[in-house]
Amino acid sequence: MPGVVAEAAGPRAWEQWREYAADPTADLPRILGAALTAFAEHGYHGTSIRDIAAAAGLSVPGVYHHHRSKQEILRALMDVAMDELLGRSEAALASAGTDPAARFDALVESFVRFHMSRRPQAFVGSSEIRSLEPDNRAAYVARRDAAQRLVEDAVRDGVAAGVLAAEHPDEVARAISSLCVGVASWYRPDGPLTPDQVVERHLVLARRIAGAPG
Amino acid sequence: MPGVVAEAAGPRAWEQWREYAADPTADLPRILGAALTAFAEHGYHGTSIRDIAAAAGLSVPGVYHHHRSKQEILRALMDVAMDELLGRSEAALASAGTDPAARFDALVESFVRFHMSRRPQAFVGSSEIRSLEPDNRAAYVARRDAAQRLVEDAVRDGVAAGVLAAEHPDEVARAISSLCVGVASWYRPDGPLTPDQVVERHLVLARRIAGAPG
Amino acid sequence: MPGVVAEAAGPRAWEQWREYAADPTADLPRILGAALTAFAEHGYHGTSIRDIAAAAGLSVPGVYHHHRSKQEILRALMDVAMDELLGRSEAALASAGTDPAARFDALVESFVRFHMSRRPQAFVGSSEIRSLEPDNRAAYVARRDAAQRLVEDAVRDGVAAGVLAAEHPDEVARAISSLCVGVASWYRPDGPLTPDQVVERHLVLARRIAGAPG
Amino acid sequence: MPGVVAEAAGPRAWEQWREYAADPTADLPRILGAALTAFAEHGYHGTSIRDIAAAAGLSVPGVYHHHRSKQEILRALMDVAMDELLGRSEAALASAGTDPAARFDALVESFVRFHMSRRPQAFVGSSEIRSLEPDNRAAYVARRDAAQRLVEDAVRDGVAAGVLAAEHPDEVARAISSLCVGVASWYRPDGPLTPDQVVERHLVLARRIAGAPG
DNA sequence: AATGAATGAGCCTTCATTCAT
DNA sequence: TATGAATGAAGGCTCATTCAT
Repeated sequence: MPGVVAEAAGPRAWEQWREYAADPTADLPRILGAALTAFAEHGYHGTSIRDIAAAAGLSVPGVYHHHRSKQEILRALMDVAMDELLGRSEAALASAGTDPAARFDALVESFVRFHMSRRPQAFVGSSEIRSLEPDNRAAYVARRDAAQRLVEDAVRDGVAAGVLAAEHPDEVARAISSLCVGVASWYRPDGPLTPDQVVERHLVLARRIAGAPG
Repeated sequence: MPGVVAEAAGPRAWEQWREYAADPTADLPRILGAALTAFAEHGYHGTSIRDIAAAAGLSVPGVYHHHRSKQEILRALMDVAMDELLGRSEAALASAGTDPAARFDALVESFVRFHMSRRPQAFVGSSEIRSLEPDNRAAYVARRDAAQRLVEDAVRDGVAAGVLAAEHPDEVARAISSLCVGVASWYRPDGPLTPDQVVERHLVLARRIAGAPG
Repeated sequence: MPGVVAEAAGPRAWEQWREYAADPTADLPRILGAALTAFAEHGYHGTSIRDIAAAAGLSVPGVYHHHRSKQEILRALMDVAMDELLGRSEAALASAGTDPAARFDALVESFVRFHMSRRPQAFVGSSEIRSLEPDNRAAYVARRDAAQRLVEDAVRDGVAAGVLAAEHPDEVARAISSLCVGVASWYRPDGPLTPDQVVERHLVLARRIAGAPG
Repeated sequence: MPGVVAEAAGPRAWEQWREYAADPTADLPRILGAALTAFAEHGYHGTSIRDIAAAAGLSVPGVYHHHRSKQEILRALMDVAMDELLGRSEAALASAGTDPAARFDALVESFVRFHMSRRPQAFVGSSEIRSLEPDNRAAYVARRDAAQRLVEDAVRDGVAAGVLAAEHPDEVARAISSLCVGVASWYRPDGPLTPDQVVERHLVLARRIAGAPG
């Protein structure tokens, strides 16, 4: 009964870091799923608790039974998304072993797949930082910076190992992040490219940016 | 008498497409400037007409004297920003003449400079599309797509001329756009890099992405 | 076996009408005690069932297990308080025998002691009459008027017996009641006066108001 | 045109401290009058802004146009009432000159008349102190204590001059206040006694309490 | 007895917008 | 042009109460 393990308390293990459900809200509780869709479509301030309740099939107090405030819903949503990005990306690095080139590729692949499969999370995660209250914002930004550091480290390690040739590694890391974030804004599951194709092509681009040979 | 033309009503001529005022709201009417800052900080739905009126030093009906509705303010703001991106970028292309490599570089430079100097406009322009009413949204998206087409054409022309070597030009164009858009999210005027340095380095990255030789 | 009688259901016998526990909620069931404190501090409408449940250490349905509604809690509370004022005062009159002067003194003492020792009850009893639903209100007001009649009778009997000299007995009775009610608003157990001193001094004042000789 | 003077800005002069309009809300702005009646009948927490708006013949935002919050309405109401009690009582003392007996009588008369004519204000003023937020409460209590000090001073001055014979002046002062406050709870304009009769009889009672000769 | 979950109604407050002056 | 006054609608949130467990 593997489901039991996955449903147990504690941080989820992302051994299958490449696998995503088709629906970005599939793994979320009803309310968070409804909120995610609404926040992505209308923004935090453009979404009312009534909207969320209706989409979740609950009454307004029903929503408050599970979450103390609208702000708390946003925080939970952004936390879960960041948990997943970090968790999958660390699993990707772990699965890549110690080879810097393999680690660089795994991290880029993880970022690209996340931004393809979690488009609403990515959009909300970048556009609603401003809607987090100061404490929540600080905590979230710290984790976002930690994610960016993963990319920086991968670039730097590749340069140190001679498999990458970036003159300005942090800048290159930012460019790669921008590339991945951008995927969330134009990729469509029903578009002409399969996810694997998108991954492959972005690996090419990312390696070029980072100055990989060939 | 070009000055007269520039000051007259109608589209502005962007001969000085590289030059930007330090303040992104400097060229905007008071109300639009106030709205831009507020929309960037709190979002369209998180900003009230009272907020805008207070920031502009007007009464609420004073705002309505100039704009028919809050939606109209957003539309005007996004239009002005897109006018400027397109205007400056076309001026950049014009100033580059007919050489495909020079045109590619000029366009990238224009995009990078715009996203460095017009960060609030860039943020609002990408995060508040959803807040435009259907007609306004359609018109805006058409112009945004036109901007994207400038990049695609530059890449394609470069490839046709043999100065670029992109296998999937549209994908490369998207990647370059993502790179430029990303600049708006991390660049700080008081950071370690001068605008000219940022331009230079992004030209390097963009050429790599597009498969320029060397 | 008077103790048995006192603990049995039905009206309590107040032989010890002078004795009060230090805590005004000591003799009340948990829920009524919690409600009393909350109603006195925040008012009936300013108190939620959740407040009462939390203060009583129960869940919300736990409260409903004991009382059918919030209104019922208020009614029970005001009834218990009025039971006590009437019960103790009748016991005081009984203990004073037939002498009109002794009966007047005993009644005043009973009122003063009640308002010293049952301050929250006194406050709620006078300020939340308006929060009783019509039927409950009518029943309560009838009993409050009965209490007032005790005072009027004591004054009138004293006048008839020649030990008091009030020209307008009902007015005097009201003045004496006001005096006693007032005690609840300023008396503090940790203040400079002992309860016995307060009683003594108010007996002096009440006798003066009623025109007792000396 | 004496009306002009009375309507001028600044504290009102209460030369006619004995004269009261029949309607206790007559001198209040619409909203405060509506709020007074509602607070007296249902309490602060039992009254909604909608209730006040409806009673004042306004919409809900119409109420907010004049007052920043419900709390602010309560504060304004209690301030105006305390202004009046203090203003009239000081005018009464001033009109009584320097004779301690006359000053005592004037103050008692002022208190009695206020509590007869401003019954809702008196009720709200004593039962809704708890509903004031901490700062407002502190300020109000300070002024209520100042009013009480007027009575204490009058008693003490009378004792010092030998026209009163109270052993415990502060206690007597409290008793007199209780008497006056009590008036607000039973007096009815359509009752058997005229205001002048009520004043006369309470002067008799107050003098007795304070140990005046005769 | 106690609890978690739920809800219709209502609360205070703010919104975008209008209009007489 | 600018303002004070006003409003229908809606916002986030809490209420008293119920019910299955």
